[in-house]
Amino acid sequence: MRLSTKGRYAVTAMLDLTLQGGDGPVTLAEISETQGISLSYLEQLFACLRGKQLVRGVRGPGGGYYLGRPAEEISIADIICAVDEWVEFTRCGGKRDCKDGKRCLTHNLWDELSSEIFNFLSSINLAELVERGGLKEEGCIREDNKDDLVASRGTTRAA
Amino acid sequence: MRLSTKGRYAVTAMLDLTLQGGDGPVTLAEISETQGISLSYLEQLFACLRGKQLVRGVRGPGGGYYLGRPAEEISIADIICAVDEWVEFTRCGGKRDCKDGKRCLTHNLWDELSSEIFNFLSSINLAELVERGGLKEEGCIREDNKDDLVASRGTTRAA
DNA sequence: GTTTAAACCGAGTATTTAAGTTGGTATTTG
DNA sequence: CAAATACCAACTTAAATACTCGGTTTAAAC
Repeated sequence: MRLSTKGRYAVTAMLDLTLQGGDGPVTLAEISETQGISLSYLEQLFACLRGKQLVRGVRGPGGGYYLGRPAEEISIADIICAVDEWVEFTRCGGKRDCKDGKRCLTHNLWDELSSEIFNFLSSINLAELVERGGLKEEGCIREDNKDDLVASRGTTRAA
Repeated sequence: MRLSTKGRYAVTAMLDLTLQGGDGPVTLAEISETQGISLSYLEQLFACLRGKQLVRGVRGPGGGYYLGRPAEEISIADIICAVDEWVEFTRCGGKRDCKDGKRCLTHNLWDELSSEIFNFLSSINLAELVERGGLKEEGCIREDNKDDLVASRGTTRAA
């Protein structure tokens, strides 16, 4: 699993599309403006998303993009997989080269973890995220606790 | 949250360290050999890990690395945060620019998701991962390496 | 006390990826 | 037709990744 800024752009754009959707198609120009992502880069991302049927484009004036299917049926993993290549990490692919065992075991563990992350992200869909998250915002001011939360939580499970 | 190959290398190396640990320190040369990661790159990663107290180095011949604290108290998020910079995605940081609301709402949603991913990865520690993951593989594990593993995961009857 | 195995350190580099740019073509609306 | 939009491909820049090189400590072993 890979979660880069590219994936973030894609998720952000899809969230934007979800929020604005319903009133007809949303143009990339709008998303570009709203989210501060360059239009051409969005085009590239949406080419990937369209390839995986996550969005549907409508050409011509008044055109734009719709979600490819209901927001309930689009998971975060779907989005990230569409734009971020899923690179296989294990080099032993299968059981060749696995003569020494230890290497392969570690690979297995990584795969296990990777699957869990994937399953987790698969369990979150756009609709849920919007519903849950939407409760919280009021005028955009969020407490700055997210920084501390994230920055230096030395021991995580100790407490 | 960011989950790149760099983080994967770090997690893989830490898993290796967990698996081999107990018999004294593990050298980077061994990890390099076992996992196929260049020694100098490992040094860089371990400089980060050491900075966050996740590992403890012992110099001189017979030296190497120990886990900085028990495997139960090291989460995957700890490892990834140590090596991957946590870049703040929102550009509105605070309340400036957030006049139009929509942009900021999407940012909030992203933050929400990001926190969830972080919490999820915080909930998985090295010890658990080794215990759970060990059950699955068969054929990749070698007799002579199995001893401490078998001890820690109970039985090897899966095969 | 010399040698040696290791951690530690910092600068440099090649490759890849991300992100944006440019300059289009294809479709559809009006 | 003109305009707005998706669509497309090649190029460019900037940054991150992954690695290299050449060291310096430190401490154990001889």
